[in-house]
This record gives sequence, C-alpha cells and structure tokens, in this order.
Amino acid sequence: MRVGELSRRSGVSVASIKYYLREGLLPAGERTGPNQAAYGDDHLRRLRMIRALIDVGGLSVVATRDVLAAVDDPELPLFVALGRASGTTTAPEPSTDQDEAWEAAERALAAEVDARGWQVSDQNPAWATAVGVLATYARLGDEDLAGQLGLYMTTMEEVAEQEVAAVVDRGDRARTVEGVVVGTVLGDTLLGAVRRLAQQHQSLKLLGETPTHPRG
Amino acid sequence: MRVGELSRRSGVSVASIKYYLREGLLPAGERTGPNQAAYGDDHLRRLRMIRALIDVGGLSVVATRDVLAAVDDPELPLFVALGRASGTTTAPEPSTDQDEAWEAAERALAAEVDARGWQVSDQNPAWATAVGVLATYARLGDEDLAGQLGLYMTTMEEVAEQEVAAVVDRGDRARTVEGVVVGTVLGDTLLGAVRRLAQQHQSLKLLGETPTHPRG
DNA sequence: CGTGATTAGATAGCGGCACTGTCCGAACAA
DNA sequence: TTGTTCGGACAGTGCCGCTATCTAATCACG
Repeated sequence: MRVGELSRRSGVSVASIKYYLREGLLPAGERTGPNQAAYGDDHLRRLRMIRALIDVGGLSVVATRDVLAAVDDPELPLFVALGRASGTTTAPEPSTDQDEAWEAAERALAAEVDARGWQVSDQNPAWATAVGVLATYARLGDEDLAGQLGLYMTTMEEVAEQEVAAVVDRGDRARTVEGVVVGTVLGDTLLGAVRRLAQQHQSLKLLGETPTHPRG
Repeated sequence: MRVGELSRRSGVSVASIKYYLREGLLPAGERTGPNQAAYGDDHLRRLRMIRALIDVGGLSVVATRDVLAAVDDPELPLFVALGRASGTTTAPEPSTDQDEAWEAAERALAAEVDARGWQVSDQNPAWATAVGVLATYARLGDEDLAGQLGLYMTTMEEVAEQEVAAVVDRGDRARTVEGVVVGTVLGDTLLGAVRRLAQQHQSLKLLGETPTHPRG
C-alpha cells in the first residue's frame, strides 16, 4: 500500500500523514526505492489510533508521540507516558506555586492515600495534578469541594481494579498495550461524559423535573 | 482598586486582564472618569476563577467565556454551558460520521441508559461525546473496552448523586453556581488524576511490586 | 515507449489561539 | 510639575496543527 491508499482508507490527508511521519508519530514505510515506500495494515491501525488519541482523547501531537513511543518501547513504564499525556490534556501547568495552599493540599491527599493504603508515587504526574486541583479549590474558597476527594478515591479504586483486571492477559502484548493506552486516554473522556449525564439525571431526579429534550 | 492592583493581587498581567476584558470574560470596572475605572473584590474573584478554569480545568478562553456567561445568566440552563465546556476540552470534534459504528454505539448507550432509568437528553453534548468514544472503541477493534461502560455509569451515578446533594442550598445563589462550575470542570481533572493514581495502585497490587519512587 | 498521475522529501506558508508590546492622550500621585 | 499609571486601540509574537508548493524520481496505462 502506498501513501495515497493509506490516506483514502484512513480518511487522513496525505499532507497530514507526511506530517505525522515527520513528527515521529507514524513509523516510516518499508522502502522499495529511492523515493518509494510501502505501508501495511499496522500503519493503518496506528493512524487510526493517532486520530483517536488526538480527536477523541484531546491529546496534543507531542503528547500523542510520547504515548505511542511508550507503546513501542517495552522497557518504558507505561503509566509514566500516560501520566504525561493526561498532564498535557488537563493540567497545562501545575505551576511552581509551592505555596501554603499547595502544601496543605498535598498533606490532605497524602492522608487520604495513606488511609487507604494506596501504593502510589509522587513522581506520578497525576499526583501533582490532583494536588493542584485541591490547592485551586482552596484558593477559590471552595474548600468544601475537596470533601468529594474521598468519594472520588473510593469509586476510582473500584473502577481501576476492574480496568486493570480486564487488561491482564489479552494475548498479544503489543495489542494489550494499545488497549491500555486507548482505554486510559479515551476512558477519561468517556468517564467525564458519563459523569455529565449522571449529573443531569440526578439534578432532574432531585428537582423532580423532566428533561426539556428527552431522548428518542 | 485599579488595574495595577488587580494585576498584583491576582498574579495576572495587566495585558492579560485587558485581553479578558476585551473577550468578555471579565466585566468592565465601574467608570470613575473618561479613562478611569475601579474594580472590586468580585473582579478579583472572577479573575481567579478564569485562571482556574483555563489553567487547571484546561478550558479555552472561548469556552471559559461561555461558561461564565451561563454563571451570570440565571435563565440559561447551566448544564448546557458545562456540556459545551467539557466538549471543548475533551471532544474537539465528534465528527459528522453518522456511520454504522456510530449508530451501534448510540443504541448501546441508549440501552444502558434505559436499563438504569436515567432521564437524560441526547441534546446534552455529553451524549454525543460518550457515543463518539464508544464508536471509536469499535472502529479501533477495542470493543471489549465498551464493557466498562456499565461500570462507569454505576459508579458515576453514585458520584453525581453525592455531588448534586452537596450543592443544593449553598446559600447565595451566585456562589452556589460558581461552586457547581468549579466542581464540575475542575472535578473532571481531579477525577482523572485520581483514576490514574488508582490505576497505578491497582497495577502494583496485582503485580505484587512496589513503586520505584514511593512517596515521602 | 511516452505521458500523466503519484511518490518521498524538503521547505514555506497559513489560520487560530492566547497572549504581549506599543502607542496615545488623559489622569493620578509626589 | 514631573513621573507614573490609566483605559483603549491595535499590531505583533510564538506556538500549534496542519496545508501548499516544489523537485526529481517512479509508477500505471495505452
């Protein structure tokens, strides 16, 4: 398959494919001549993953490159790349404000983590993200929102247990890793959307109203 | 307070404040002369919220403007603006692919929603986002990931119940709405980070290892 | 075998976003 | 009075994610 067919089958323009090749998101095709290369089904699959991570997962091109590099490198711990990816998406800058609010937030999170016996590293980018959100709550005077943290941890503990269990032994190692990446990145999006729907449902339930535009 | 002090107290440059004023994120100060205006504590609070939504929540300036407009307008249904906001963050384009995968995904979601008796509108942007993720799973051949949907819905139903209950009757209506917005937008970020931490914890638990960089 | 489409690769350009810098004339602070 | 700050307008900047254009080589077809 040459680039034209790859473009037609993936729905991605040739120019964009060349761009992804340049940026290292897509491995080069197999050379068949000085200015000719052949692409396979794995290129097509990779291309679809790229579009999913960028369009649906909301990752930047650079974050996508890093995540995919971790997929390709069996040595690299996957959650590091995933943390980096989510960091890019949701916490553009945890800021260097190592101020009072930040330290109080970190203590609060550490207490909850210890209470549950979680084994987590504060090198995990998600740690700084969580602390940053908690600190922001405090700075905004919305400290009561931090009260949801325990609930979030309890529910995510169960969710993560199911997710990790579902992923162990999927057969092909490469495909497994791909599944983890897709499930993690797109799972954030799905979880957020489901939360929004649940909030609407619960709002209506609590206020005893019916939606303005019911489904169907 | 004039713009210089507002800048110093908020940590936002004067140029950026002027930019937010132009873009309608921040209401104009009270005029005290032909080229003089005074800002109050509510401007300072609004400015801090803007930075939180942009930096921590990852919203764009336009999305932030829309969300804040909904905060200011008691008529506008809040979840519409919030849906739009999250849509901007996580699902840049659900695409117009009303193809087979999309329709199958929509049927699957509708079935789950009906089974739980949720009252939700498919006008809610979160609906399209959720369907889009499900359809993407299918196109990538990761259909098994869709199996997590039920788990996500069950857990988010409980989370949303607590969140909605915590928000009802907070006293001041304007402050309540602000709390909802902050809790919803920043809550997405927090929930994602907690999920990442829980995944690390569960991975280590299942594989019986200890983190490379334990906290402390 | 010729002719037009396609290719790899390199480089330049574009449009959007989130600011940032500069200038003006007025006003405030010493 | 003199230096600083102000509001307002507008041009410019840097980054990002492509997109367009070019060249020389190769391919597909009659």
